[in-house]
Amino acid sequence: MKHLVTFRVIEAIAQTGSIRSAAERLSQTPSAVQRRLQNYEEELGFPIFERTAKGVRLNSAGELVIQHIRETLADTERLNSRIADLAGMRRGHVSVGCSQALVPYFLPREIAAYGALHPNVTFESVVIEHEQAAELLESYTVDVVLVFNEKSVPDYDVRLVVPQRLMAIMAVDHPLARYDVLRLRQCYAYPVALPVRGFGGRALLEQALYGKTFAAPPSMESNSFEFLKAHVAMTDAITFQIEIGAPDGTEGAGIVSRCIDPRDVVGGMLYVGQRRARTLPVAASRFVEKVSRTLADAYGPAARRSGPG
Amino acid sequence: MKHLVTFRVIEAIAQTGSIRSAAERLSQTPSAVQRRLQNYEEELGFPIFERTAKGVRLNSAGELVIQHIRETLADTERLNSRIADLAGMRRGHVSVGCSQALVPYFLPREIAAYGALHPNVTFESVVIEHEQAAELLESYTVDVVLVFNEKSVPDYDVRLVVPQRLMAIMAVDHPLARYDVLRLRQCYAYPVALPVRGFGGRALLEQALYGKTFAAPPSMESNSFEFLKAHVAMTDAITFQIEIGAPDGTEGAGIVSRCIDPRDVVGGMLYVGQRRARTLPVAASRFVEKVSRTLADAYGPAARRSGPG
DNA sequence: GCCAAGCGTTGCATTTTAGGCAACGGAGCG
DNA sequence: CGCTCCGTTGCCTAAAATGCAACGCTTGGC
Repeated sequence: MKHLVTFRVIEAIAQTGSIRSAAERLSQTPSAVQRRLQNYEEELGFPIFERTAKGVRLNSAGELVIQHIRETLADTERLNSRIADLAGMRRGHVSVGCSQALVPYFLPREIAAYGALHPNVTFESVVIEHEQAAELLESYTVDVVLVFNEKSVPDYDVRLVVPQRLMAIMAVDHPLARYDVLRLRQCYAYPVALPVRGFGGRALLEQALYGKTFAAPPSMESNSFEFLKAHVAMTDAITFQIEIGAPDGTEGAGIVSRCIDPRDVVGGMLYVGQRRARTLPVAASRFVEKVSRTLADAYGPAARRSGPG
Repeated sequence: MKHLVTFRVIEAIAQTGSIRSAAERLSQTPSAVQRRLQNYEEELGFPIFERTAKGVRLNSAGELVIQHIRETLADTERLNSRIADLAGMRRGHVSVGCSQALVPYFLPREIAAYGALHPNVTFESVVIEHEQAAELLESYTVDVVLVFNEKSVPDYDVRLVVPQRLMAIMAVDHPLARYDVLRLRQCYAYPVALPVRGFGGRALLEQALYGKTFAAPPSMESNSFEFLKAHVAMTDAITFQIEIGAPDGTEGAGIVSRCIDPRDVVGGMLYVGQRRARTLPVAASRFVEKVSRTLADAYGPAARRSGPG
């Protein structure tokens, strides 16, 4: 969109923190970028960046401007999306921020299903921690978040909440694999391999183990769930994951998952959320609806909201 | 703002209904306007006007676009206003839609008081009927409405409601002028001069007179309250007005106003309102706050809401 | 204390874009 | 049938945007 180039330029400057690097990102010369900024500041009547030796930084007026720019860009995308929808083209782009647990099974499945119906919709997924969710929504970096959160109240518009139990994951020939439900104490008879702090299941587990006599330090820590799965497949160690991220037996990697007795762990919640007071582009909105339906069917809604189109 | 010229052009086309007249309003040639439109449609990928023999008309995509354009223009104004506010300049423009009764005394007084504090704020006032209020707010034609409404529930965001009694207006030497409170029956002993239907007081009165034996057709009707005032000053006729529009004795035009007994008329309500889900520019928002304070002090709030900034 | 590196900024030449002018083709109307 | 008003387009000129090269400045390392 031609009339938005200045906005795109200013956003690039704000993000990179310097005119030259913004120019590089935009494949332009510094002078072109600098002039766009200068012209805009002149029109506005105020400078929006303060110039430092190392680059530029938004001043308080600039904070207002960048917010307006992001709103405008998002609104424009929404307009395009609605018009495409009107013409039956079902186009658009959806940017999803999600917890790590959604990555291996759930999200790719959902996206694949949606993409099969609407091939012209493009996707982008970034793994985030739940503390970042509100911020990324606020800055329009992502349209939707799907995050696991063990306790706090989200600071964004929650469209769906579903409960999540904790699962133990182990090799298919593991002695505990013959039980359907496991007590935590049983698991801790074996070495445990845990995700690092920040991963969804970890916080649940620490909460549950607080004060338990059988609690022991993990024999293995990793920030890669792929690695943990491979590890437990080859040893008698046990790792944990919330149910949506646990292997469902369809992958044949020699591992199985078993539910932890609800008496041992209070489950956390999986949140589907979007920016407060934002009307999503059609593609994103439909995607959220589809995901919400899947989640509600699978886990039963703890709370639900029917938002505006 | 340079990057909004296309939007302004499109809005002009939409309003005038033809490219040539839009061009004339914008002091440009038809070809320039036509090219802007064409380029925008090309960028968008869809035509937004259907071409007819007499001009152009928005199609359904165009309806979405024009809505987006109006939102964007309003948002831009809000941004400018906030930045001016940040710089302590307190600039801006406020467009007020109000009922006729507000015109002679209340609104000019409020605007004058506000303008004395903030000389760089410009104003625009249009007299409207309450049925138009929601529509004018919706299309961003006015920022604020101050309307009298005898019954229905407003279809916009109400920031303040105050009750309004009905007043009788007569010459200062009228026989009834010696009473402080009048019964309707007393007034109808004299000829009555009424505003036309649509004016605030008229509907109240008709409601009150329904089924009354002393009801008589008005001896005079006019859509000019100025005329009615002059008329009653020179005859023994009586006219009516809600209290905010009634002369308060400061103007010395030989007329006085007396309250109608509340047993005879159910009072209507004066509404202060703005567009749903809109954050007003700073100047408009402050003006609304000031007006609301004045109204609440004068008539006591029937209901009140403290809106966001 | 100086010098190299990186920053924002500016004069100048070039390219790209927008605008005015005049003319064309088509639809409605008497 | 002809007149009028509409949107549209080719052509030319004016204006805006961009790239290039160079300037002045601050910072950080030697």
